[in-house]
Amino acid sequence: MRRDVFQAIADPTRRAILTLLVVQAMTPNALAEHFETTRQAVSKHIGILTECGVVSQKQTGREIHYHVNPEKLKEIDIWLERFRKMWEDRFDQLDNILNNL
Amino acid sequence: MRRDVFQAIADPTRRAILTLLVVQAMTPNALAEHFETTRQAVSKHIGILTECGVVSQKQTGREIHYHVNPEKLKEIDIWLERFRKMWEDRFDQLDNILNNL
DNA sequence: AATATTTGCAACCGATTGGTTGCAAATATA
DNA sequence: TATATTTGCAACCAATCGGTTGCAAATATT
Repeated sequence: MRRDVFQAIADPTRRAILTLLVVQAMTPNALAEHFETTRQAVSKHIGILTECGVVSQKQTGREIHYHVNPEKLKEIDIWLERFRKMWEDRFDQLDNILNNL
Repeated sequence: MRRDVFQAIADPTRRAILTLLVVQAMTPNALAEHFETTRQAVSKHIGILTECGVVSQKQTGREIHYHVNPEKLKEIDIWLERFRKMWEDRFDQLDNILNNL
């Protein structure tokens, strides 16, 4: 199955889950309370995020706390690198224009 | 239709297209030569990239040259911001460990 | 004027997606 | 021990995705 970080963050619900998990680790039930969908739907999203290593789990009793793996998201940052050069160049150009005025 | 930058870069072929276009603007035909798929499939991808503003076009005669809009990709960079803090913290931690050895 | 090239658009197709409901397993609580 | 809570898994469903083929329109070329 084609499962990578880019596909993982393509879905807005999954991005929202990551935004919640970056603040603190949460259980699927706690996460589901923040969304309109069912717990199972949220669990599916967590499954996809886990599958490509963006989140990890830590079980304590019957509860499972999920937390973000920021290193995986760094992969996106690395891919963006070549484009970052471009928008920084454009900013420099704007800077030059402003200096000349 | 749910079309945003995150969904645009989810597909590996579209990422490859952007990687080609960042070097130089290209026509759909020229792009299609770099892939196994048909020109029409590539054109569909270009359509999606155009729809969410990641690429723009410049028509000269019957040829259309597509180029990257780096500002749109910056949106992803901005979203990554909150996580970047995390992996930088972890790097600092590793740095501390190495210094103590 | 006739022909070739470049492109976009529409129709169709199988696979995947994001969602649902139902249920079983494991752990906590009464 | 009986019951409640938390979770994962499987089956199913409509919508979307990435791909195809066919065709028409616009521009170059002969």
